[in-house]
Amino acid sequence: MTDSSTPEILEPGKKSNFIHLQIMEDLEQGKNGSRVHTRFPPEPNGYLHIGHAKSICLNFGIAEKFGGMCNLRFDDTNPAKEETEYVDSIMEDVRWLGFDWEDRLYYASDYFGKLHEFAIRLINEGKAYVDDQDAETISNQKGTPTRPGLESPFRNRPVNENLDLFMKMTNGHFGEGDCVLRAKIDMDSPNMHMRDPIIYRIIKAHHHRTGNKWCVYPMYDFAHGQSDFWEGITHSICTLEFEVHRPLYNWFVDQLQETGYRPRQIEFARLNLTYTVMSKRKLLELVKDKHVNGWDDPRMPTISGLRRRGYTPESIRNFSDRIGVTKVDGVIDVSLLEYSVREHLNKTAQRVMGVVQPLKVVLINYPEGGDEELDAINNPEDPEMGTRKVPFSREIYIEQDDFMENPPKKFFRLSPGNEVRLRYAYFITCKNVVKDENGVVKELHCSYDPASKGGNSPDGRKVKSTLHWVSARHAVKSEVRMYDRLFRDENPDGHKDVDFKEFINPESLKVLTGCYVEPFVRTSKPLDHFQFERLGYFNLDFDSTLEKPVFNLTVQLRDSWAKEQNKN
RNA sequence: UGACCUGUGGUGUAACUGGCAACACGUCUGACUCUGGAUCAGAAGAGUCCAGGUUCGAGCCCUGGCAGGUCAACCA
Repeated sequence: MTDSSTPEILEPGKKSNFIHLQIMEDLEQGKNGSRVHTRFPPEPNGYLHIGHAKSICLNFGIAEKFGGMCNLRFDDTNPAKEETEYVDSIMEDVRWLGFDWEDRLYYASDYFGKLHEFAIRLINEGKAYVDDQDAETISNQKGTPTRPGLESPFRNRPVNENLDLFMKMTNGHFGEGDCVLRAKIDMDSPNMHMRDPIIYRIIKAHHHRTGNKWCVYPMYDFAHGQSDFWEGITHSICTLEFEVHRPLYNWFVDQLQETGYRPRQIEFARLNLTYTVMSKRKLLELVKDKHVNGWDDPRMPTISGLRRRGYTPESIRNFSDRIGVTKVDGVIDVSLLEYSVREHLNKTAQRVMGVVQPLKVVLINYPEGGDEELDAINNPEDPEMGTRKVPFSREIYIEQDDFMENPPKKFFRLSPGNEVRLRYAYFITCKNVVKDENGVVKELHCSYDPASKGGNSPDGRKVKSTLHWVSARHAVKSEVRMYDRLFRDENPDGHKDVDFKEFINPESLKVLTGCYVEPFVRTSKPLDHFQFERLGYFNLDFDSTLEKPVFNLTVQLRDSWAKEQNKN
């Protein structure tokens, strides 16, 4: 690797991080034949979340950047927790994000045979032994981080006896918990993970791939480095909490092969986002206790949740680039994620008019029973998306928020006597406010200026505000699900002694059923993105029916008027 | 009171082998606008955890502190 090739490796526009720099160093030194091979290794025990997306983008991104490869490997060494359902969803999510592992799909369970042979080799070399003690005893003997451990009475068992016992473990002769296989390393090590770690335990459960073939299963530490080694991984990237495992990772690889090729473990900080939780355990809890409607609830930080919410793969990848990769444990502001979708959807989303909280407006001087079609721009950011026709008639709906009977100073929208524009349509003036017996505004009677058709008056008259609207007779009645953050606290699991569920936002979902959207949406299919003008980005949910579309709020448009209001 | 890791505007990331702390989000102005969106122009906001030291010069190097995180599942 010469210096002159560096600029090609570092794509312009894409930030470099400390891992890229380390890889470049390895390349320059010719390590591992100057190859780059990474892997994304999820355990199939839950759905992927935005934190995994960071790891996916990192690992596949590195392969792309350095002309290497990235494997998908399921770390399925614990049959008690893993299921095929999760395997399928993980593959779907990685693909949806836009990454391709090609023919390199692996499972740690592919290596159960080799791992078992390796364990036997270690026993033969006097580097592993069967321990008959129970979990609690072993744990106590391990000592504490500040106190050295005690050697097991079984530590110096003869090789033959260990071999015999391990075979009996393997053959199902023992029950769960009767004994374990341990690596013989160093009970005095200041690193807890080096104090004769357990490498095989007995689990009599059905494995999603190997069925009942095995009743002993390797531990993470005994499987991960070896799997990396056998796949030819050069850079094994994982999160910070595995930092202290690294010496053990290296120890096993050293036992496999003394010299030559070595995978290298590099750790980075996992993603934390404000106003959400990220641990699988907590997400599972939210699902099981029905605080949300499943793993793909649009309020969940899961990939499937974000997808259903209306996030795009591009926006998640851009977000991932923007947040960078370091070893600093921090919390990213969700507003950065929201910015990323807005940025993408602003450029790509079909505009449409939809009224979420309708207020009826009757245009008193518009011909009764008449209607017409007006031209509307599909996306002002992208002229190639063209125009569409929007039906207009005497009775329309506008947004309740767009009318105030007694407006404050800077309220530019509709109020008695005030003239505003209906987008792509006409100027209208509010003439009369019709109320019900309780004094609640029921409908507005307005006049329209026929000369202002299309949205401009020939006399050059200006109005301060443009409202979205939808023709009552032509509108598609819809359900709109308005989402807010799932938690009221910025850091829900950052409080000692307070359960994160205490901070759940009771108003994180508001279902609005009497919404009206222009007929254009009839042609759409689930996951299609729209901008409801002046409101935000929405996408069609799977729950939609032909009679009743259902939209999810992805994210609102920035709203400086609302912000102004909140100040007061 | 052990090992390992981390400390740069409100948040996240930069700063080549030491050379005036940069960028993005957010915040705040203003311009423009048939989305109070987008866009454009601009502003405020850190002297880099602390204390010493080396140096003409330190966020980068050295010493000593302080703070936070991880590790004591037969989880990954």
